[in-house]
This record gives sequence, structure tokens and C-alpha cells, in this order.
Amino acid sequence: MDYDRFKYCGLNVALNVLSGKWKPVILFHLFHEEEVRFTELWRNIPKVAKKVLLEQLKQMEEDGVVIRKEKNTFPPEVYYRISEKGKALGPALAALESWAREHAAEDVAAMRAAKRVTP
Amino acid sequence: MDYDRFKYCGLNVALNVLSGKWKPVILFHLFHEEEVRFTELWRNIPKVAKKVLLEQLKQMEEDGVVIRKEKNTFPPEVYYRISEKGKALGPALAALESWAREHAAEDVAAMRAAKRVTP
DNA sequence: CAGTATCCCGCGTGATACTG
DNA sequence: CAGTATCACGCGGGATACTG
Repeated sequence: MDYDRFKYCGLNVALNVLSGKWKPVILFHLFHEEEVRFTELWRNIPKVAKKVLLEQLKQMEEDGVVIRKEKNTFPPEVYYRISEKGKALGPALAALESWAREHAAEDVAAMRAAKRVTP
Repeated sequence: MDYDRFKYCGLNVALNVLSGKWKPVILFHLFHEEEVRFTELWRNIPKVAKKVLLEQLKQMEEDGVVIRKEKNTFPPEVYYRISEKGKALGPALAALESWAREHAAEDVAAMRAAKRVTP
């Protein structure tokens, strides 16, 4: 394994994109559903405040991992889907998950400070 | 790519282990140096408060990614090194970095809110 | 030298109500 | 329905001094 390619600044960029309490769940849904209306997404992530969900989606849009599509109707319809840049995160996310499965399975139930929601 | 293996709870576990302003840098050093004395590590990460560095190291130790070895001397000598569990993070970290290189290179210099240090 | 004790501050998150 | 406006709070992180 060549750890010479381990430049932590790029790592920080990536982690920054992922840092946000609900971003992993959002990615989970967008990876699986291809195009989700806002309310539907909101209903599927029950405990998040609407404001916060909007914030995180906006950040992800700015980061280019999520695409927002708005129909000019009334009432408004807004759909979110993952971008190519977002899809490209797939392998990295899968790697993180498999690490968790193989090396931190015990911790899934008892995450430090129980800060994150783990259904 | 099988996104059925995309279980975001494991993802959250992994991200939780990585969440901490200085953990990426710490990992960077431990990946490259095999055994570092505390002060040496501290000198190599200039802008961090000693307290905070100790906190993050302690968390990483609790998470099992870092091993603390203490010599019973005076003055005390404490060495930190990466564990097997920590080493196993390598591929995932490399994946995140390569994603950043390929899809977010522009952002490296202009990270949102400039919250993170990127030398 | 490694670690602890205080005190402090800002930001991410949350609850709630309002608007177009 | 999607989005904004307030207000509030806890916690991660920082500065500084002290201890064994």
C-alpha cells in the first residue's frame, strides 16, 4: 500500500464535504432513489429539522455532490438527485463502511456520545 | 458498483472516528512515522493546542486506531503509533483523497469557511 | 515532558413560526 | 410545498496556567 499518496489536505477536503450530521443519510437515500422530492426525503429522515435538512442539501449542492431541480409550479416541486461527482464518492464511502463492518462492528451500537443516528 | 452495501450506519461509525479537526493530520503523521513521541508530534502540528492534541489522541486510542505506549521514566516518554485497525483505514482514506484530487481539486484552496488547515 | 484544570467562544444543530 | 427568520443551546476547539 503506498501511503505516499496519503495527502491529508485532500482528505480534509473530502471529509469536509461529508461533515454534517445528516449528510451520510442524505447520500444513502440519493444513492438509492435517483430522484427524490424534498418532502419525501424529509419524511424518510424523520428526526431532522426542515431547516437543517435544507441547509445540508444546500451545502451539498454547493459542493457539487447534489443537484437541485425545481419545477416552476405552484405549489413548488423540488427534486434532489446525486451528481456524477457525488456518485464518484461511492467507492470511498463503501470503503469506509466495510472498514466499519470489519473493524468497528461493536461500536455501531455504542457510538461515542451517541451523537449520530444509526438506524 | 453495488450500492446495496451502502449502509450509512457503518459509514457514520467510520466518519465519527475521523471527525475531529486534527485527526487527519495525526493519521498522516502516524502513517508515515511508525512511532512518534508526543512532543515531536506536537512540534510537527504547530498550531494545535496541546490539550486538544491530547484529546484527539485519546479519542483515537479509545477508538482503537492509535496505540499509546508509555515508558515509566522521568521525565515521562510517551509514544504514539498507529494500530492495525488504524492501518486498515488506509485504503478508505486513499479513496477519499483520490476523490478529492479528481473531483474537488479546485476546492482544496477554498474550503468552505476555511475551517480546516490544509498545508 | 506529558497531562490536567479553567475559562471562553463560535458554529452547527434544533424548535418554532412565518411567507410566497 | 419549499424555503426563510428567529432564538437558543451544547459542544468542539482554543488560550493559558498549573502539576507530577
